[in-house]
Amino acid sequence: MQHGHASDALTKNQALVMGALSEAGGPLSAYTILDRLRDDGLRAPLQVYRALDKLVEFGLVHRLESLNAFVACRHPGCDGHQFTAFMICDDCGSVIEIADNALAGRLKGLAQDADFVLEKSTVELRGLCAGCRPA
Amino acid sequence: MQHGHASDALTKNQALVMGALSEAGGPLSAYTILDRLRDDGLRAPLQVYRALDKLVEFGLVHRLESLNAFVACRHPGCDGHQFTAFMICDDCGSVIEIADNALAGRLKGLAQDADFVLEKSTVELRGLCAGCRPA
DNA sequence: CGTGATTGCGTAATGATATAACGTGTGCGA
DNA sequence: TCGCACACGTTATATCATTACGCAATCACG
Repeated sequence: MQHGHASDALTKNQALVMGALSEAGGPLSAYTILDRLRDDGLRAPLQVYRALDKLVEFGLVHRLESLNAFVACRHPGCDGHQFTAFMICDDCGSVIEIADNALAGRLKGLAQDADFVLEKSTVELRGLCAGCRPA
Repeated sequence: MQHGHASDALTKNQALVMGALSEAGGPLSAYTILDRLRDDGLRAPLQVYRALDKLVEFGLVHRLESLNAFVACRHPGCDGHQFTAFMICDDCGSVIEIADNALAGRLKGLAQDADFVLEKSTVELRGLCAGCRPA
């Protein structure tokens, strides 16, 4: 565990939280993560929140604002992490992660038009996924 | 107070909450709204949340997911209420509401490509507004 | 070396956001 | 008049997130 520049070496708690999210394959709340890691020694919410903060910073995890939940990134290491969009199925809860240049470009354009320095975007689409849409 | 089809007649609590948001001119949390309406007879969070639910339904108020707050709509009555985007200044907290057809179109296109039935979108851009950006 | 800065960790307490569950009243239409 | 839909009021509780404190390991650098 060296200088910890990014994701090259996670701490124990970070690795535990990352593991829980990867295994879940979908969004989890911080408290659900905590419950799943009780046997691994985690006891307090703060341990989970601290790990999540770092994982988000490293680009390994996304926060879903409209769900108050966290999900493992499907494209770790790629650019545009901060302009990722999500489709969230209101029926089954599945989350599809989308990296779209046209969308990112439009967001940047809107910001520029408004003389707004864009740091990060939250784009979350709610509806029904292909598997859940009525015939 | 008749059939209450939409915004044509707000109930007392709805009007109080709407008034508080309009007067604020910016985002307020549900609990802040409650505090400001104590003298008007509101006592419990649920009274505020119920009013907010209806106001959002009527298209008079937006929920800002990344802030856990609510803001009066600047374009009440217009279409595309559910595809509105927001720029939120991390410095001064100001919120700019944006209705952009190109953006809405791209979101709808992405949904269509994924066979996703899009009901609502959350688009919130974080950064620094024109007044707060460094020279 | 050694000392100060940084970072992660553990714990307890608290704060902030949101909903569940229950009962009341009122207007309206069958 | 009865039943339904809806808004309301109250209490309690659930859920999400942070503050505050202290300890230990690591690392840069004199």
